[in-house]
Amino acid sequence: MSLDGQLPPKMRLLRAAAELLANSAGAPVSTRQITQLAGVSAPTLYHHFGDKEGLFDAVVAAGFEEYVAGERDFAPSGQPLEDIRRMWDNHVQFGLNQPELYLVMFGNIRPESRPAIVADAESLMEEMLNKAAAAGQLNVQPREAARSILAANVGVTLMLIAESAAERNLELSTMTRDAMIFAVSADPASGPAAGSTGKSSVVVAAIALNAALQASHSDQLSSSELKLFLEWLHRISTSTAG
Amino acid sequence: MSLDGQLPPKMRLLRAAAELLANSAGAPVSTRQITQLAGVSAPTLYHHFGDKEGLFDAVVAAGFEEYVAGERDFAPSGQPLEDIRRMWDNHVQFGLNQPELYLVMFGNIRPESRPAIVADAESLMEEMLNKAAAAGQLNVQPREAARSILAANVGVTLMLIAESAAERNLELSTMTRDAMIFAVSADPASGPAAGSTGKSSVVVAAIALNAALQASHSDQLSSSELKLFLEWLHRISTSTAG
DNA sequence: TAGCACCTATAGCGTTGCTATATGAACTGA
DNA sequence: TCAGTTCATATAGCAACGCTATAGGTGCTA
Repeated sequence: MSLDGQLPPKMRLLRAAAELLANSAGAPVSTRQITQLAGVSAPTLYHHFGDKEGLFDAVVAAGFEEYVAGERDFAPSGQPLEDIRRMWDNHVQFGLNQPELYLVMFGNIRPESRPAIVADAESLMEEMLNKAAAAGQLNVQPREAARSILAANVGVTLMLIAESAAERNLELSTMTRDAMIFAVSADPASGPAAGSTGKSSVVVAAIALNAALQASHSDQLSSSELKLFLEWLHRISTSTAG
Repeated sequence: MSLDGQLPPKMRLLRAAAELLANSAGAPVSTRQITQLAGVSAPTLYHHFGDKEGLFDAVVAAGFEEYVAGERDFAPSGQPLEDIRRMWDNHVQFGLNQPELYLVMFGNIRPESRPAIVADAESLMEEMLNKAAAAGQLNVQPREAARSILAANVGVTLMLIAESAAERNLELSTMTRDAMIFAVSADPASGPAAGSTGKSSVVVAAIALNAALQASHSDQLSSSELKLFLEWLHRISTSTAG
């Protein structure tokens, strides 16, 4: 009944909690279950993790590291928007593989408690979107794009988790994914003439330059000049009119 | 400490549970708290609702009726897609007004337990999208569109709930909303994208911005600001570094 | 009045998260 | 070598939890 006796109790507690959580099907997992499976007694848990929530936070943190590793693992394809697609799919797959863990991570967010993980996931995606922006492929600020895409990504994953595995239809994911990516991407189709609906080419170019400047460390301007320059650039790239 | 003594105990239990849930800030709400606030004793709860989850389900059902009422309340504008926008905004507002209830309804969904509510919300939106489809404004099947939009809607709402009310930026909602609606609509406006140059550097971006600025008449900067801005831009775009 | 549902209360069961206290092991410095 | 200190674990138990066995009170119909 107990996990491999040779690991340190802290590890055994982590693994026991993760295992029980993964198989709990939503039912609450008691500290007694965890400590029994780990082969330790109650106070050991509290010595290492403070309280039950501390242990669960640690489990979530471990799960998040796995998630991040998955998001970073593939090599950049050179096409940032294609990489965003892979990030999206990887996110969905992570949620479907570990639904309980995912629900704790993204489904139970409260204002005061846990947005750190979401913020990390956000900046992970923002990082990738910066490359797209630098390539002039972005229509909006990378941060806004990241938040929007991630929100939709979470929503889709939650909805897929809610469905029984039998009737799951991944087309919901790909369709929503492409819709979001298309929405934030600059469509350089018909040149600068198409000023009707989308952002103007000024805004697109400004966003691209902004991202490019952030990435490289150009020394053409002094730091004070650069500061003011970026401020103006921001003003241009956040304008809605063209 | 007890709620108005003249309502039947079942009602008082419902209200007490709803009130405690709304103010719990995520902390668990005990049956003892509920029964005490309702002014009844423990078995009464179980007589009327079976168990704690039954009571919470009833609270959620009441909340959902309120949600549905809000979704139906406004008169159809005659423009189905505009109505979808209002449904979206109403959904977000409901979530921000009653975050705890919303999290129970949409944030804690487990495969086997609770997709009924989501299914209802789905068909509510699908109903509206059917009108859009009938008017030839839809790009995809109404059901797929409804699922996709609702997923994004939930994701956005959860993300907004997770943020402290102070730093909430509703632009995330409108941006994602319009992206999703545009994606499913048969709008023949701005055409699809083609490939871009692929090159990305500060210089290329600066040149593009320069050209774009010359062509357009952006008023985001004053004339003196613009002059200096263009000078710096020139310095950057004529630099040899990439 | 009797009988019968319905609704509620008293009291208490087993389990939960957590802790006051104590014990053992490992290391430190003289 | 050994007292002193720190770390890690165990025994035992508390208050609060969800829930229920049982019984008493109410309002009906006859």
